[in-house]
Parts: sequence; C-alpha cells; structure tokens
Amino acid sequence: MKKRTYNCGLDAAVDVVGGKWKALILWALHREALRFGELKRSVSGISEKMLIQQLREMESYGLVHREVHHQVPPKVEYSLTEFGQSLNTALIPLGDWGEKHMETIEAIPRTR
Amino acid sequence: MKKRTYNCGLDAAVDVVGGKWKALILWALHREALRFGELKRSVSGISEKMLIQQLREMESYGLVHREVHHQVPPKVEYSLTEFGQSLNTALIPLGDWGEKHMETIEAIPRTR
DNA sequence: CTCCATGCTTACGAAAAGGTAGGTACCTGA
DNA sequence: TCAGGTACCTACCTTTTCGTAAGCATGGAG
Repeated sequence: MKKRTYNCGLDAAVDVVGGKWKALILWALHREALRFGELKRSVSGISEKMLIQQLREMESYGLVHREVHHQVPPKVEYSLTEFGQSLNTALIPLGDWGEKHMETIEAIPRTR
Repeated sequence: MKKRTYNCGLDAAVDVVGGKWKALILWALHREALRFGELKRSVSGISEKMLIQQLREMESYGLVHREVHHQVPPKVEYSLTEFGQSLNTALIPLGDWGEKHMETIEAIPRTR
C-alpha cells in the first residue's frame, strides 16, 4: 500500500493482498469465522505479531470483520466481509493454479 | 521463494508471483513479446535493476522466455511460456477484482 | 574518433517486512 | 493466593526488498 493510483486492476489487487500472509489469512477464513487462536493454528507458520498486524490492516481495508465477545477468557472472532469474500473468490483460480503446478513449483531451484 | 513445501495452492502461487512487480510484468507480456526497453516503458515505475532481476527469476521459474537477437544495438525479446500464460490466466479474476473495486481501494486510508 | 542506442551490471544504502521473546490484562476455578 | 487460558502489545533485531546512480560493451553513423 504505497501508492494511491494504479495503472491496472492487478496493480491495485496486488497492493491489497500483497505480502506473505494476507492471502493465506483470507483463505483460512473462507469457510467460517475463526477466533484468533484458531486462525493462528490454521495459518501455519505465522507469528502472533504478524497475524494481528495483518488482521488489523485487513480490517481497516474492510476485508475482515472483527467481533469481540465479552467473556473471560476473551473471545474474538474474525470473519470475511462481503468485500473480503469477493476478493477470496477472485483468488480461487490462483489457488487452483498453485495446486495444479505444486510439484513444478517445489522443484524450482531457489537461490535465496 | 523461501519455502519448499506448501500447505495449499495459494501458498505456492503467492510464492511464485509474490513481490511488487512479477504480476505486472506477466500482465504486460500478456498480449505480445516485448523487448527490454518496451517492457520498461510498459511497467510504469519499475527500475531497470528490478526489471532485470524479476525477469531473471521468472525465466528461471520457467514463466518467461528470453530470446536474444544478435544485432547492434542489441535486441532482446521476452515472452511468456505456456506456464507463464497459465499463471497469467489465473491472475485475470484478481485483475478484474482490482479494476472493479479500484475506487474503494484507492480510498483506503494508508498509514504507511 | 566520437557519439548513440540498447541491454544490461554493480555498488551502495534506505526502507519495509518479518521474526523472537517477553510482558500485560482479565476473570475463573482450585 | 495463584496458576491458567485467551488475546493481545512492545521492543529489538535480522532479513529481504527496493531505489538511485553510475558504468560497461557493442558496432554503425556521422
């Protein structure tokens, strides 16, 4: 999110969903609302810091809805807004592509 | 490209197309092969360093084909492989989404 | 002999992203 | 009184990414 104007839709979309985690979080919320801890377990490898940071951003973008249940211990549920769902839908073909070519992708020699 | 195994296709795809530029370069090559200079003009804002760096990576991933015409001044054409085209196709819905919600996206208040 | 266009390459450093580890607050139940 | 579970927050540091600016090689045109 560094620019204000875009040349094409892909540009804008990449800006929204960019980074290492947002797409995966979106994906995890595809089926159902999840609470923080569930989400953390669902998006394997993510740290708490990253998870919250990304959730906050996505909330501010209007992709994710955050619902606090005032209980003890606390319960906070995250779910997709319609906007978030529409983005998720747009990501499906990409996910399918990744799945289809998984082996090829894993076989790519990495320098980094 | 930091991991070797993925939990879902989206994970893998994001790894391949991740970063600020790859999707845009792919997109630019959608219609026709372009030479270095054309590509640079086509992907607005990109520096030569980034463009080459990304092209080299994408070439090594098998997404892009590089063809040198031995002339003076030099002419190098870049085009999509079938693999690259398939990825591009998978990106179309995302591009459409971005286009459709462009105004919303641009209206998001940015902290960074 | 110098300039030009093209397609790179390199060095340097700033900025952003990401990871680690620790701490906080709340009420509950033992 | 005290540990436990949940959802955070914060400081600090490392890694990765990105941008700027400069330079190089080629052969033809002038």
